[in-house]
Amino acid sequence: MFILKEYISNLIYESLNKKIPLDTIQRTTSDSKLINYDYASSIFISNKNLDFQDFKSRMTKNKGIACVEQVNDFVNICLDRVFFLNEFNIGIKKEKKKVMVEFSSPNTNKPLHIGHVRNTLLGNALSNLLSKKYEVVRANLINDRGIHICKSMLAYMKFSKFKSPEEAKTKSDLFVGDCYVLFNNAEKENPKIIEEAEALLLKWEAKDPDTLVLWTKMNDWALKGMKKIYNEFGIDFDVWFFESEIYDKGKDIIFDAYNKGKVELDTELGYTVKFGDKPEDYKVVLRKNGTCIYITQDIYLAKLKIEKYKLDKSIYVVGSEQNDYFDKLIKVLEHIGIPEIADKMEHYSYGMISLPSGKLKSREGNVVDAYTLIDAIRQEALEILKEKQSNKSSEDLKGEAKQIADAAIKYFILKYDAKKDFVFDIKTSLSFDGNSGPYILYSYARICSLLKKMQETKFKPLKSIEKLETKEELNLGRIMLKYPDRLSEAIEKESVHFLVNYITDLANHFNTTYANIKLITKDKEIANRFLFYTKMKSIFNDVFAIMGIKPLERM
RNA sequence: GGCCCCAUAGCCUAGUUGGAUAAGGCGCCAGCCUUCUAAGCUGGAGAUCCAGGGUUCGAGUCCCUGUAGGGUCACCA
Repeated sequence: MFILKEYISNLIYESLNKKIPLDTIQRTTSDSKLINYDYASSIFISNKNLDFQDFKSRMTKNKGIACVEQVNDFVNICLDRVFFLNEFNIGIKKEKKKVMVEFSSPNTNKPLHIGHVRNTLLGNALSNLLSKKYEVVRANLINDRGIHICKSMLAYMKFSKFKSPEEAKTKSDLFVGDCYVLFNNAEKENPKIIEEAEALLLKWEAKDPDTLVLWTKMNDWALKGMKKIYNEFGIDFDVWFFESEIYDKGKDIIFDAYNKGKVELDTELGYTVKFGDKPEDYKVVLRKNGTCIYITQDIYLAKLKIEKYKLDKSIYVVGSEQNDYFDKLIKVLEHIGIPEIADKMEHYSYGMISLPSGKLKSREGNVVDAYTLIDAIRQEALEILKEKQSNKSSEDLKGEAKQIADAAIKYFILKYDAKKDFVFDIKTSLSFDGNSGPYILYSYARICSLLKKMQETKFKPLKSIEKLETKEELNLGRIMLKYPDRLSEAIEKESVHFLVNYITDLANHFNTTYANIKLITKDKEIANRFLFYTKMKSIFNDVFAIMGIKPLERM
C-alpha cells in the first residue's frame, strides 16, 4: 500500500538531488484547496535558490507523476490517479510490536453508563486501529471489590424490596446499581451506615463464607449485564483481570523498594514515595499497617502485564480526571527502580461526558445508563424505519433498526477528538442525518446497491481501472488515495476520529457524485466504475471494522 | 490557591510535524424525487478562530500574559 506522503516526499528528495534534508520536505495541508492536485510542498518558499525547472524535469520522469506546477509559491503535484488506484490496496505494513489496550474497566456495583460507553467504544476502536499495524491484546480490569461493592451488598440485604433482578423485573446490573443508590439515599439519613459497609468489607477480606456467597451472586448479576452490552456492541476481550484476585499483591514490590531505600516509611502517611520535599511531591503507596491501596495493586498489575504478555507498550484507556494519578503512577514506577515498566506505559486519556443537567453522578442515579441510551436510540431508529418501509412489520425491521442505532452511537462517540469533553443530550445528540452513523451506513448501502445493479448489466469486466470517467470521480479518486496516509496518521496519533472524519468526507463526495452523475451507462464505463467503486467499498469496510460498525448492504 | 486540559458562525464539531479563499453538520432561507436508494443532493445567509502581546516570509496552529469554562489536588477507586 502506498503511503503517498512518504512516497512523494522521497521522490521530491531524489529530484532535488538531495540538496535539502528529507525531513524538511513537508506536505502542506488544506486538502480542500487541492482539488486539482494531490500533494503540495512549500520547499521553494524556504529554499529560493532551488532550480524549479530542473526539479520539474527530474520529477516528471517518475512513474505516476502527471504534472508538477508552481502556484503561489507552492509546488503542486498531481498524480496519475488511475495508476495509483490500481496499485492501491488496503492493508498497512505490520510491525512486530505487541500492545495491550486496557479499556472499559467497570465497577461491579453499578451498571455501565454513558461515560463507560465512551471508554468502551473508544478502547475497542483504538484496539482495532492499532491491530492494523501491531499485535494487540485487549484487556479488561474488573473492579469487583472494595467499599463501593459492599455498599451495594449492604443495601441489598437491608433495603431492597426484591430478592433478585427477576423478581424486580429489571436487568441484573441495573438491579445492583439500584442497590447502590439505595445505600447512598440511606447514608444521607444516617451517615453512620458507612460503618456497617466497612464492617462488611472486613468480613469480605476475612473470607467470611456468607459474605462471599452474596458477593459472588451480586458480581455475577453485574457482570452478566455488562457482558450483554459488550456482546451487543460486538466487543471481545482477550484478557480479564479481576481486582479481587490481585488487590493485595504488590506489597512485595513496595517492601523491596523500601529495603533499597526508594520508599520511605513516613510515620504520618505510611509507605511513601517522595519525588521532592513538598507534600504535593509525595505519593503514598502502601498504608502504614501494610495493607494495600489502589496504587499498590496498579504497580503490581503494570509489571504483571508487561512481563507476562511481553508487551512493548501498555495503554490504559482511562478518563482525563485521572491524568494526575497516572502521572504519579508512572513517576512512582520510575522512582522505585522499574523505569523499564514506566517507559512502556501510556495513559490514553479521554474527556468527560456531562449531561445538560450537569456532571454525571452515579451515586445519585443521575446517569444515562447504557441501556437507556441504547433503547432510546433503537426506538428512534425503528420509528424512522417504520415510516420509510411501511410495507414491513415492525418485527422485521427490528434487526435493521438495531444495526442503525449501533452505528449512530458509535459514530457519535468516535467522531470527537478523544481528549475533548462533551455534553450529551439524548434528544439532540444522536442524529440520523448529516454527519452521522446512518449517513455513512446509507452511503455504503448505496454503493452496494450500485455495484449490484452494475453486475446485472453483464458488462465485460476489466483487469484494472483504465480511466476515471468524470471530473467528480477524478476527485473521488484523489480522496481515496489519501486513505493509506490517513490510516497511518491515525495509528501514529492514536486518533480514531481522523478516520471518522475521513470516511464522512468520502461519503459526502460520493453522494455528490451519485446525485449529479448517471453512473450506470455504457458497458465500458461500467467496467471501469465497477472496479473503482469496489475499491471504494473496501475503504468503507475497513473504516467500519475499525469503528466497530457492522455495515448494512441495503437500508 | 498549585498543577493539568480546553476556548473556532446561533448550536455541535474538524482543521494531521506553521502554508494558498478557515471545512463539515445541526438550525434558518430558496430549490431538486415518473430516471442508478431523498437517512440524499444543489444554492444562500451566517466566523474580529476568547483578548492582548511575541516569534516567523507566513499563526486557528508555536511562545508569553490575561479572561472564561472543565478536571484534579485522599491511607477512594
